[in-house]
Amino acid sequence: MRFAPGPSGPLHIGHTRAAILNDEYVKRYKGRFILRLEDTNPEKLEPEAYTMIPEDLEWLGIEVHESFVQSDRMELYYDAVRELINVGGAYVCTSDTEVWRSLKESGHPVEDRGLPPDVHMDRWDKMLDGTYNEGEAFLVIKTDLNHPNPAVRDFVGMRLRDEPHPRTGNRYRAYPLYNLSVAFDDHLMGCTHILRGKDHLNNTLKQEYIYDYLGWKRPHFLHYGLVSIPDTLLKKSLIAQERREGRIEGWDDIRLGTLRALKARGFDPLSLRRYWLDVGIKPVDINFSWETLSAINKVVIDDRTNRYFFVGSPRLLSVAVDRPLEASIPLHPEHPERGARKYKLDPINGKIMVLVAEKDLKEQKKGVVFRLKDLCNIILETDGGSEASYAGQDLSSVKGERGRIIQWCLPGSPRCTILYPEDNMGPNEGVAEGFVVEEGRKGSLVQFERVGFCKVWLKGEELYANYGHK
RNA sequence: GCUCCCGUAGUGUAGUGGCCAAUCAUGCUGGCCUUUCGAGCCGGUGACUCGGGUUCAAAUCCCGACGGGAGCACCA
Repeated sequence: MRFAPGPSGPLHIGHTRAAILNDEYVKRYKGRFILRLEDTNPEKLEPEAYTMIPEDLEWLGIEVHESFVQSDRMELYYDAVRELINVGGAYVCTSDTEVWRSLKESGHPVEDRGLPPDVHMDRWDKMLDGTYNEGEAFLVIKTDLNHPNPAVRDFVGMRLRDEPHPRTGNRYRAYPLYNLSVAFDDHLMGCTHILRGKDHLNNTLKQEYIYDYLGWKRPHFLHYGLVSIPDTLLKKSLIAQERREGRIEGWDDIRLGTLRALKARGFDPLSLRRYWLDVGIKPVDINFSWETLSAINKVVIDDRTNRYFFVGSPRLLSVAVDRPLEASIPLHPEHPERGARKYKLDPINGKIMVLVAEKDLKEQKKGVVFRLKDLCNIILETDGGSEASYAGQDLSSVKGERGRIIQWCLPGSPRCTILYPEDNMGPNEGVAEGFVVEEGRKGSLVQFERVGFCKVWLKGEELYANYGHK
């Protein structure tokens, strides 16, 4: 099996289906996973991608058994092209592209097509030695000009390009196009099964001509349905533009659909694997669902994720109280052994001060008992007001009311900014428990109760949280 | 325009002629429980695109219509 991305950026969520499904077959049938970087288009390459892609695969938990870079294999392609010309499977066209294209569209050959192989071999040599300039000649693979499917009629296999290649510079100028290099490599690398998206259905038809010309055994082709991914910056050109304009800092900006962004948001690669395994390899086109992925991820990460309070748009609330209050809140209720956040609040002038979310406070009515979670019950003096009084510890008295248990923080708690992949997904500015700073230092994943799972980090002394999901 | 692929609830998925008044997950929703409006448990919601045909019997096979997607590059 092979996974063959173009090194024009790091892997994004759209790549994960191919990568994971291929890996799953490899693991199930004890095959080999070949990574092949397809960089025969010097104009669209991102040098960083050559190292980012293997890193991304490793993060996904994929073992790469062998890896190749197409620009290392140019001589191999040249050899195969000669063979193709010899058996009459390819010709060098020196006409204008437009002419060639419109002729084949109507099912007619350009005159070059009927010339004998030695003429084309000679022209091929001229493509290599620089006699032809960029655009003056290109190699075409013969198929069937009367093929009812216009997408399958003669296709370009090699083109001239003088743009320097990030790896090979100006060493080569004849570059293979997708269908040619793929067919050669899939055979040369001994791929027995090609698992790829349905968008390659017509490419498969083209590539089969090459297999047949050279007498190669065709591999087994499998095509799964296309995935449409909503609401994520995937388009490379768009990303490039955003980066240029400084709105995106790196490849792990959480608004991106890159694996790095997913990692930065606290998604576990296991969740992606489960997701694609659930979807399977049907040829049906599907819509990618963040909801489902998040639901899967929640069960994967919840157990190991500590919980803290986050208070968005904090407002100071004073609680009249006649005794000191203590709170001991476990980091995870199902794992008391991990420890707890302990607080002791001594009243000053008969009151203690806490920060609560503006949104939570507004919803509270005068005289109705509600609770500061794990601390005490309170009653507001006025609707949504900032004065309250202590109302005991009896949990049962807050039952049945909606929104009756709210999170709180001590005054002076560190400010925390939550970053979202999209705007208006929740509270941005607020405060978090002081303990979160230490989590931020470690870059931990935490759950802010009633907000969501976030990966927290420090920028200098400032606390930031990358929002993952509910 | 031509060609190909696909069509089960909002989103995915199981289903390959009878066990399907259609599975599971997710979403939404009601309840129980619970110091998260979380998790868990219980319940509800909601689908075989339509029309013909074959058959004793069709979500499953055939034909047509309709709908969605992809390809027809000197991108991959």
